[in-house]
Amino acid sequence: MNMEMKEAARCLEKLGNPTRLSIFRLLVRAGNDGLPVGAVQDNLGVPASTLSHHISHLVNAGLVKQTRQGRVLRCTANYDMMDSLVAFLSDQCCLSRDHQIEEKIAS
Amino acid sequence: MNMEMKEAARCLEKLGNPTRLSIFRLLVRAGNDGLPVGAVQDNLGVPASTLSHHISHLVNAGLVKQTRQGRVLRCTANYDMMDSLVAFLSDQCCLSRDHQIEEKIAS
DNA sequence: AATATATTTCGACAATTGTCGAAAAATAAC
DNA sequence: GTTATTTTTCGACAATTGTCGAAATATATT
Repeated sequence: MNMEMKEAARCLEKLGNPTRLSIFRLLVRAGNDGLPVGAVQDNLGVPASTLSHHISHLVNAGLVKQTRQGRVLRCTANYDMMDSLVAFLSDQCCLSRDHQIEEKIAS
Repeated sequence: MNMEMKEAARCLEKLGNPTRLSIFRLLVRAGNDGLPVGAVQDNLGVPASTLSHHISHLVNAGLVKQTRQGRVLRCTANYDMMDSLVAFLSDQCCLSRDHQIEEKIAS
């Protein structure tokens, strides 16, 4: 499940838009059941077409999943993908633990 | 040091470009001394003007710092900023620890 | 001061992104 | 099968982004 640069960059790019970050954060907080598109719309006040557009970006990047339930489309955050992303950032783009320990000792 | 949405989105956006993510990752790995712009150029093979452009994005977002040393401009990753970003993602955009424990128990 | 090195700024351009209303599609309810 | 609800697709547009060579700037060396 090791995420590599390109995929990480794609996820970061998608989360790097304030509207999309809000959407994703909302879905994460909504828990495993997620939320219908309409509920997201009510929460964030983004016009339907704009919202749909942003959600499809998140879905394409694998950060959000959608399942239809009647006429409602339920969106859920893909926690695994997010965990991989955070792991990538921690492993590849932060001080290694060894370094951090050296820092702490030095200070 | 609590990072809020807008700042997080700005950092994510900047890291969400493959070239910039490579630059940042390289600087992180270079450690506290960082690298001169020219060394980054040699490592990544990005044309000077393009590289300069991307680095300035990273600097603007506070992810990279620059100090002049003679005719060399030394770039260093801002570890604190990156730590704040990862903390933001973990706190606001991942399953809470409580949730994770529930998940583990359930499985 | 003339020359070399390191990096940025400028300028131009194609490509991508974000925005949103109107229309369409998919499903449900009557 | 008509009507209502939910969400997407379409189309258009302005704004932003990424790219890179050429010229400019900043510093060092001679």
